[in-house]
Amino acid sequence: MPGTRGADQGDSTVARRSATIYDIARAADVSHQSVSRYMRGLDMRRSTKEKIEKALETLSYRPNLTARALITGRSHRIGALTHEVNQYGPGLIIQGATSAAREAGYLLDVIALDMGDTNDLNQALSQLLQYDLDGILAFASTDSVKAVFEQTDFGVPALVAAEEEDYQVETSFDRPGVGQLVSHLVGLGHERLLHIGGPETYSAARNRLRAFEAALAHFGLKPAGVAHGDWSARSAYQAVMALPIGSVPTAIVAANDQMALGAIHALGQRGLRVPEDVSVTGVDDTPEAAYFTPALTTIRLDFKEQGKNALVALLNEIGDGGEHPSFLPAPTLVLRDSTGPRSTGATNP
Amino acid sequence: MPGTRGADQGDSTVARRSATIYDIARAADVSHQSVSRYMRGLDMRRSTKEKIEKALETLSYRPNLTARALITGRSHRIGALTHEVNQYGPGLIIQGATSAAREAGYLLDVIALDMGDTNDLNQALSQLLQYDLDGILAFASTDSVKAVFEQTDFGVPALVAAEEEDYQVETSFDRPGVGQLVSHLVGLGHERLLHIGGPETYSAARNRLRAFEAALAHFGLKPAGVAHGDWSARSAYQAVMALPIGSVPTAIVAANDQMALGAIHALGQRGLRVPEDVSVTGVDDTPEAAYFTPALTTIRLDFKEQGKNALVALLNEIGDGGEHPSFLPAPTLVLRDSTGPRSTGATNP
DNA sequence: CCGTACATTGTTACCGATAACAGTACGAAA
DNA sequence: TTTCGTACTGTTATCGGTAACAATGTACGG
Repeated sequence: MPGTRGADQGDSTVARRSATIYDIARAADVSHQSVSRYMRGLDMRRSTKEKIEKALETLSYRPNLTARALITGRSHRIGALTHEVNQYGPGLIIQGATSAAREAGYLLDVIALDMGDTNDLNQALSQLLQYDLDGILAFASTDSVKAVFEQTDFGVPALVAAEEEDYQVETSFDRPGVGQLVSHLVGLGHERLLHIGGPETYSAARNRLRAFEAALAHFGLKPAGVAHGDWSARSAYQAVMALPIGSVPTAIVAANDQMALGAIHALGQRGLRVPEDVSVTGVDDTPEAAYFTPALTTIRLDFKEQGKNALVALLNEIGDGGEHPSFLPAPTLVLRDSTGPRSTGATNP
Repeated sequence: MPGTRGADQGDSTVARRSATIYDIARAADVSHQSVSRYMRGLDMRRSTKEKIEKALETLSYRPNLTARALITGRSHRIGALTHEVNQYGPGLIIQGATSAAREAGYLLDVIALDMGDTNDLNQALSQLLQYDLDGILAFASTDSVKAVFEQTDFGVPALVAAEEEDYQVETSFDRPGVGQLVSHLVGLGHERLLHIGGPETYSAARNRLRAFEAALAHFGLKPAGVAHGDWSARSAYQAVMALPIGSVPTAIVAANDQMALGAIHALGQRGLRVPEDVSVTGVDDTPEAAYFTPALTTIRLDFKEQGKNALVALLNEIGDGGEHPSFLPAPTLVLRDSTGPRSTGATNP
C-alpha cells in the first residue's frame, strides 16, 4: 500500500527530503492522484482544492522531476555539446541558450568538448545519451561533429546550431557579414586583401572564407592570400610575421577579433602602421575590440540570440514549441579606427 | 508481470527506445535482477554472464539513469550556477568543471545567471532544486550568491567555488597574485599606484583590492587611488579618462586584463605612453594579453584547474570522493612590455 | 548419501510521479 | 423517488531501475 513512508523525519530543522504527493495526499485526506491533478492544474471541486492547498502550506512540497520523467519520458533536459567556452562567441551562445531553456522550463546539460578529438566526442555522446534527454544540441559546428550528428540516430531530436553565415553565402556580396567588410575595404581603395581564416574544419571558418572570396569576386578581385589560423591571436600573429617581405597586403580581413588583434600586433612589430599602411578588420565585435589600439573595425554578431534561436528550434522539434525561431538579427558593420584609405605608397617591409 | 512490454517495435531501422534490463533478461533467459547485477559488475556464474553478454550484443542496451536515480536518490547531476560565461575566466572554469564532472560520471546542469538580479537567482535555484541534483555549485562568487548559499538548506551539498586569492590575502606581500605585481612595480621605482577594481560585490574583486592594499602597505606606501569598474574594458577606460589632470599615477594595477586594456587605451588617448609614462598590469593572462599593444604584464591563473577543483571538492562532500582536491597551481607573474621603470619626469596630462 | 553452509539466482516491493480505468456523488429528467 | 449521465475522485498499473529477501543450486563434511 502506497503512502506509508517518510512518516517521521525528526523534528529538527528542515525536512531532509521534501514531501511527496503521497504525503500531501495523506495530510489532505485525498488520493495522491488528486494531488497530482492539482499540481497539473486540472479541474477539481473547490473543496478538494482547498484541502490540498492547506496541506501544501504545511508540508512544503516540491515535485520530483525524476519520477515524472520516468513515466512521461520527458526529462526536460537538453544536452549541449560545446567547445572553447572561454571564447567570447561560444560563451555567449551558451548563455543565451541556457536562459532560453530556463524560460521554457528546461535545463541545459553542458559538456565542453576537447575539440578535434573524435574519441572524446563519441564518448561524450554515449554518456549524454544515458541521461535520457529530450534533445541534443551541438554548438560546435565542425566537420566531425556534423558527421556524427548526421550519421547517428540519437532517438531524440538533435541538431547542430546553424552559423549565422550559413544562409548568406550564396546571396549577394553586400549582405551583412564578411561581405560588408570587404566592400567597405574596397570602397576605401584596397585591392590586395588577405584573409586570415579559422581552422578549415569549422564551418564558420569556411563560411567566412567563402563570403570573403565571393565578395572579392564581385568586385573583380582575387584574394591576395588566405592564411589559416586557429581563432587565436597567436596564430594570426604568426601568420602575419611569416608573410614574405613585399607580399604584405594593404588590408587584412581576420575571421575573428582575436586574430585581428594578433595581426595588428604583428604588423606593429614589422614597422607597419594600422590603418595608415595596412587596414585590419575582425569579426564578432567582442567588448574589447573597441579598446584595441587602434580600435577595431569589425562586424557585430548577436551570439546570445543565436544560442536562444538554436534552442527554440530544438524545442520545436521536440514538440514543445511555443515560440517560433526568431530571425537572427543581421550582423552589423562597426566602423572604427583600424581601417582607412589604401596607403598611397609606403614601403612594404 | 513485468517484462511484457516493448515486444514489437517495427522492423525498421533503429530501436525507437533502447532496450531495458527486462528485454535483456527475456532474451538471455535470466531474471532482470541478474542483468542489473551484471551491469553493476557483481559476481556471477560465468555461464550466466555469457548469456547476458550475448543478449546485450543483440539488443543494444543503454541504462536509464533516470530510473536508477529514482530508486537510488543519486542523479549524478550537479547544478552549476554561473555568470558571464562570455568572459575568459568563468568560461574556462565551466570548461574545467564539466570535464572533471564527466570523468567522474557526472553531468553539469548549467544555469547562466543574470548577475545582480536576486530574483533571478532565487528563481533559478528553485528551478534547479526540482531536478534532484546531487549537489550544487556556484561559480559566481558575489555577495548575493554567498548570502543565499549560506542561508539556504538545499538538502544536498552546495558550495560556492573559492577564489584563488581567498587564502592568500592574509599572508605576506609577495605571495603569488596581485601582491607580486605590486612588488614588481615597486621594484621598478613606482610609488603612486592606482588600482582599478571589479564590482565591490564580487569577492574576487575585494580580494584583489585587499591584496593590492596589503602589498602596498608592506612597502610603506598608500594607494594613489582606487577606481571601481565592472570587469569591462569600457569601465576602466572611463575611469582613466575621468582622472583629473595631474593625478594620473605612474602605474595602474587593473583587476583583470580587459580593464588593463581599457586603461591602456585611455592613456593613449590622453597622450601618455605605456610603459614609458605609465605602467599597466592586468590579471588573468588571457590569450590575447600577449598581443595587446604593448603586450601586457599580468599574472596567469589556472581557471580550468579552479573549476575542476571546485567540482572535486563538491564530489567529496557528496561522498563520491575519489580524488582529493588538488592544490591550485600558484598564480605566476608574466612579465611583458606594459611595465617599465618609473618615468623620470614627463609631464602629466 | 544426506544435510548444511554458501554462492548464485529469482521474486516481490519500492522510488515518486502519471496513465488508465473503475467507482462514487450529485443534479436533472422521468 | 428512481434512474441516468456527468463530473470528480480513487485504485491499480506503469516507467526502468535497485533493494531486500526468498528460493534454488552447488560444494563439502559427516
